[in-house]
Amino acid sequence: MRADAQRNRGRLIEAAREVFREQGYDASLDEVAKRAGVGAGTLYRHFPSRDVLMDAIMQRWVDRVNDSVEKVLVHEGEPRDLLLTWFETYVDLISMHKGGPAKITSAMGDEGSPIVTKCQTLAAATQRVVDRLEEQHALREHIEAVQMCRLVGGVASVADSADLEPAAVRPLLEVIADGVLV
Amino acid sequence: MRADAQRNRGRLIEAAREVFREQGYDASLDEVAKRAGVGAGTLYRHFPSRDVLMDAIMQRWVDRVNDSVEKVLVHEGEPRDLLLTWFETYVDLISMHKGGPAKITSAMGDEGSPIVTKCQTLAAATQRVVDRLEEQHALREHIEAVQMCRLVGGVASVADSADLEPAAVRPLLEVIADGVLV
DNA sequence: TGCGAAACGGAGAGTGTCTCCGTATAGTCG
DNA sequence: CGACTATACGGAGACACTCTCCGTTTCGCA
Repeated sequence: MRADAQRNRGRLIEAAREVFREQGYDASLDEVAKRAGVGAGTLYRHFPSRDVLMDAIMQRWVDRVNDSVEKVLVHEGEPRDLLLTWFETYVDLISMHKGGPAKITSAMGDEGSPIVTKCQTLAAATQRVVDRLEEQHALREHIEAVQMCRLVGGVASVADSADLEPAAVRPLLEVIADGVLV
Repeated sequence: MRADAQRNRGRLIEAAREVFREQGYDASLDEVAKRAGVGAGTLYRHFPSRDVLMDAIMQRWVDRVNDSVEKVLVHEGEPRDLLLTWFETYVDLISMHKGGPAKITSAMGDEGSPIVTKCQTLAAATQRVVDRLEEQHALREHIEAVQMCRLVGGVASVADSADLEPAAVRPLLEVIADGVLV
């Protein structure tokens, strides 16, 4: 890639991070281009769709996910605490932008989605928590990581679009935890 | 209301039903006006926002909700069956249009929402199921109807946006049921 | 039948998406 | 170093959608 292209790509990602943080997932892409100091054409050449841009933004986020699950797993304690801690972390992770929870959760399990690799990261992290719980024989039968992602993702979507307080989210996560634990 | 206004209002609601069914909640309102054979101004005079139009469409749906809960409640049987039947019915009811589950669930508990009365209908129906379960001492403590609506609504949102099969939804509902039942 | 209030409709302003193509420039080669 | 070409840029503009404004039409009462 030519040096100027590389530079503009970087600027666009930075600008998009800013704009999406401020205005949510639906922010205007022209605004992103303007903020980056490039033309709209340049934006669309680098990122043919909003999702592809989203995917690029989230590269850094992948590391956050992996760090987070690592931290959660070192914690010794009751399975229920472990699970709830992971659920709360999970909700935080996918709620970075308004509209994020729905976006990420709906892409879960969709091979064709541009953010499929991100979802896989999240699913893999959840799988590690599931593995730990299974070692402890704490999980009911037939519970899969992807199902837990969908359940918690559903709660996060609702919390996101209804502007729910964390205090209102916690009991919902507890219900899910009680539903998957023996 | 003048006769022509009444007539146009009816036409708009019919057209909106059609268009929303075909194209989901995000369909163009100009298309609705065109389909109804009226100008855009007429549409916006009757229904200042998409949500108000949605609300009008859903008048008929309220009856469906009440009929449905009635049917579910006459069924004798295990609490878990009753609850799961209601959950599946609930998902069906709010999944009439693409985007419906998210719309309805996010409006749940928001006083200012134009579809607040619809949400209340749904919450009241769920409350009746909760009451029945409490009579049977089948519910855990501190479980409220609105929480169940959010949980099931979350699942429905995910199922809607990820195009999940009913067979994939069922186990998610089972987790929630197991999480709220003693 | 005549009139005023009520309702209509569609042009157009505002906003966002995405494309096209003339222009500019990075990087290479003689 | 200067010329050349593939690569990239940028922004005007086509298209789509939302919503408003206001001149025109129609209803329904007296």
